[in-house]
Amino acid sequence: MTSATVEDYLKAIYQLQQEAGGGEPWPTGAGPAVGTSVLAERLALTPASVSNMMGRLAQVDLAVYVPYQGVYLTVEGEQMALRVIRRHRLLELYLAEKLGLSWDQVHDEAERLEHHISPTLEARIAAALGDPQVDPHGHPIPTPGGELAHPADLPLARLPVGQPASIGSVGDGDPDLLRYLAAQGMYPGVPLIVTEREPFAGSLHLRVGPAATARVCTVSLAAAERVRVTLPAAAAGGAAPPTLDRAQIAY
Amino acid sequence: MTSATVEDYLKAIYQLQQEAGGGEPWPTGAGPAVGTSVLAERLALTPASVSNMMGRLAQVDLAVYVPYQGVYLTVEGEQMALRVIRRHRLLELYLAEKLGLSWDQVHDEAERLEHHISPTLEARIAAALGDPQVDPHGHPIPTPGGELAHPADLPLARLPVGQPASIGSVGDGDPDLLRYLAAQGMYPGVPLIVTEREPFAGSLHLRVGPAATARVCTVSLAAAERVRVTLPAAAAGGAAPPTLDRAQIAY
DNA sequence: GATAAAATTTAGACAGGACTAAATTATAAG
DNA sequence: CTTATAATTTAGTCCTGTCTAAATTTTATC
Repeated sequence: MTSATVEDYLKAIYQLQQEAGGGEPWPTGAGPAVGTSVLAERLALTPASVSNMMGRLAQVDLAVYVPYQGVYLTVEGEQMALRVIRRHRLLELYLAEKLGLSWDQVHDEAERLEHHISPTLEARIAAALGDPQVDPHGHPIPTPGGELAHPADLPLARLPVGQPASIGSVGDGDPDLLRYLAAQGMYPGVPLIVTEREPFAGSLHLRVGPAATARVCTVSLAAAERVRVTLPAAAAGGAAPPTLDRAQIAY
Repeated sequence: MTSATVEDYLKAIYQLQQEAGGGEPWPTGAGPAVGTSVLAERLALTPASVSNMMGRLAQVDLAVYVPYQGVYLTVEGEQMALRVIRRHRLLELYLAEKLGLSWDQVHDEAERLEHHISPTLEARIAAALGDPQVDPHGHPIPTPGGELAHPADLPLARLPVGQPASIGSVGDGDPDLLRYLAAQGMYPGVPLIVTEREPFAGSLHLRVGPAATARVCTVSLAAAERVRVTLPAAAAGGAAPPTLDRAQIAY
């Protein structure tokens, strides 16, 4: 019982678990449980459909499901989710780097192809890219063994004024946002500083790019929520964020 | 109503129509009709399932279906089949040439991916390959407009003894056959001559390769049925077979 | 031309996945 | 601690695509 549909559910559960990351681990230590509604919204399905699938995932031990409480992935379910995410991100990078798709096009394409490439092809793609660490949006690529780096980053929206940082990753789901960011020169790896924060949750004023050639620009708080930044390699314990060789990517 | 399943049916109907090519055009001029059983066998389904789908294809005008007689594709159905075949063959060539899959691996991979690539990606792949004419097995690739070359070839099994010819294409569905042919140096474009034909439908003895470096080998009649050869550009009217730039394909 | 054999279609069932509407459980407010 | 509301699940339906078994039509044979 493995289908494109099931893979989509597993991926969504995994990602929602990560996003709700801070929460208490719940029953066993597998991360916080995710609720039916939020999952339904993410997958653009009705809660009833999701509820139905939860039962089936639990039956085949891909998830643990407590009715009315939520689901979380079993080890097996998480591994499967990570394999799908690995294929997704490898495909995104491949499509951008080798076939010249722009970074706002690769997500949708990868979203379909991720369910249909063989392990052999996955390996060839990874090899052709030199076993890359991150995708075009700056997201880390799980290893073949299912290890995923967790960069120590924060939303640009919460970056203090005057604190130097650089863009770690950007949300990959919204092509309009990606085109907008590209137009501002805001790619993963680019340094920036928040120069001003408009009161009452207004826009952020930024200086984007290396100090010598920095441009000023303004982004809405909504956009700033979807851009994650990393602080310069400081004393903090978090692993240094993986870097992206952006040489031949068309934004 | 377009799904991977429907695309598979259309492709199979198209190919069976082509294979039964000689037959009389049937009702309108759209080619011979294909029967339920042969289609069922090709798709590895039961005749009942096929019969059911035939009705649905007819309802949406992708095929003309006369119960107990067979089906043939409408213009719309044929266009759709050719688009799928184009994607399939482009993918096969891309996987072989750019990702180093061997020619016995590309068919299965393309069989799945052909249903999931966007028109944009299809175009990028074609461009990356320089708008190629044939796939790694020597089969012509339909144009974006749905035109398909029909090389004037014949099965190796029917090539007269002593008649010089060269390999035009080989069946792509059987990995074992492809590995065997590769081991014999039998790729599209390679010249050969039948030196002897064992009596009672036995094996064929061949000289394979350019005269200077020809190797002798023996192939079963079963294999020889699945290899198509073209005669040297003679006076005959048929269009010259498309050629394959085999430079960087791993057999 | 009647009849046996082969091909094909219908009928009925099932699994995967999704939806709506109705029932149920949790949660929050008083 | 009771009740209204929100979240969730169940019940029932539908569509796609497949199957088996039974009925039907063609085709081939005598």
